[in-house]
Amino acid sequence: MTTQGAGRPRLTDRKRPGETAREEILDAAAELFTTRGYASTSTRKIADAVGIRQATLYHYFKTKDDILDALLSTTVTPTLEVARRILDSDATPAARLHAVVTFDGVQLWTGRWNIGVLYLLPELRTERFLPFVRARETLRATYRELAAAVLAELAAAGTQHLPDSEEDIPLRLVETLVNLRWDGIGREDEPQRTADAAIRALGWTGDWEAMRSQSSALLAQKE
Amino acid sequence: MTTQGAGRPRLTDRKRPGETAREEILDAAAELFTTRGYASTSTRKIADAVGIRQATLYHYFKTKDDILDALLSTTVTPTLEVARRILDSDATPAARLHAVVTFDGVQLWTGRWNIGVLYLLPELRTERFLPFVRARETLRATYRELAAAVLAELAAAGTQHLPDSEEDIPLRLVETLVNLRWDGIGREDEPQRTADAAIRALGWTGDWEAMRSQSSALLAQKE
DNA sequence: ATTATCTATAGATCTATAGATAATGC
DNA sequence: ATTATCTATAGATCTATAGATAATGC
Repeated sequence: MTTQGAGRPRLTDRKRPGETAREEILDAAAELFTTRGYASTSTRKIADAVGIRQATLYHYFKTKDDILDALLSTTVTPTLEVARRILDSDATPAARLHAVVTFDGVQLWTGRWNIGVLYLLPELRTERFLPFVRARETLRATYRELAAAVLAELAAAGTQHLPDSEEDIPLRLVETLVNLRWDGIGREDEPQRTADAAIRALGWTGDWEAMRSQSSALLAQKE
Repeated sequence: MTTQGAGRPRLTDRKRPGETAREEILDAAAELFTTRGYASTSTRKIADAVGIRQATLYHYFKTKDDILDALLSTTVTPTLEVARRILDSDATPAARLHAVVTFDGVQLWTGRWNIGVLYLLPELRTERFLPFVRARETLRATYRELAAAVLAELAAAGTQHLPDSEEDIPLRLVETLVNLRWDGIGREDEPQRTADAAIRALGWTGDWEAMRSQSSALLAQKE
């Protein structure tokens, strides 16, 4: 019996990471949604995994959809913030793109659960998730902007002339970290190598070492 | 009331494409699984979409999982066959890879439903779907083999030296056609452009026109 | 006789709400 | 008084099976 703070004590000891009950619930839900499926995971199974009664979930989330939404939002928001900061920096186009891909990739690759598999859920088509889908669209637009700058630089140098239809390649490559992780393959440095591949796929050539170190400098900035 | 062949007549007219009841069921299931979700789609909803009674489904499929499996298998098998045929041809490495990517991509891109979203389903983790997952692994290995040949050629020419960890890039790019389609973006020639991008991402440079025409020649072969 | 359909149903869920209870904190 | 938990439950599902029925085909 664990007693901490106000409220009736739980019947079971805590068994999930997380400072608060809300965090415990999100961790359990993330595990079950990604490994058993969203629709197949009942609120009872989430509660069991946390060690609370099914009805108690509803003290923290109004509906099951709200749990999913909270989970999804934690993944896009940090990347959007980092991308905004990097867009304000004065690094080269390639280094900026490389930095964003790396950051986003690390999130997807090292997060406790493979949250990215939830992006293709048909449930996201409902109005409930419109804000999240919009945020993803913003992320896509940001990636395109970063890629366009790289392509413009290459065109100016006369190196390569790719159509802007290729601006989506970097985001597409990042997204596949989800697939690799699902398949249980890939190495620790997959996000960094994916960032390299994203730049290379745009036809960029140049001083890789300099570009990579500029990229990590961008990510090292705390703020 | 439609009467065709033996058996008690249906209560409703046919409303699905497909020569046989089995095909009608698969089409309805594909639509519902991809737009509403696998677990959220009840056998009753599939039956309603076909215009038959829920129990009648079980005359054609032993379980709901069997419907999903039939759907998944129709997508991997054709690509595996084409890939095997192309591996036996004497085209250049780049043209071979380009052809397989294009074929696989066209399947994913122009299929009546976006079946590829089902590849990340947690349900596939169960033993029931092991044969399908194995077939996907074979496809991945084939892609890697094709990519390795391109990389070896580039290394021999001294053009580029990418590690074999990059052999997965082409399949990764194809897979993202599923994501593009989910987001409702992309153009008609997306598979072809994806094939170009796959080759380019490996660092290949050369006569693009010649390579592309060799690739389409490979796909034009009926057999 | 064979086939494709139908009706009916058992048994097992599942989400969300109402309201009671056992702590802490003021 | 406030909070976090609990118990209990309504009403709505859902899958798969058993067995009847209405056609065709031999």
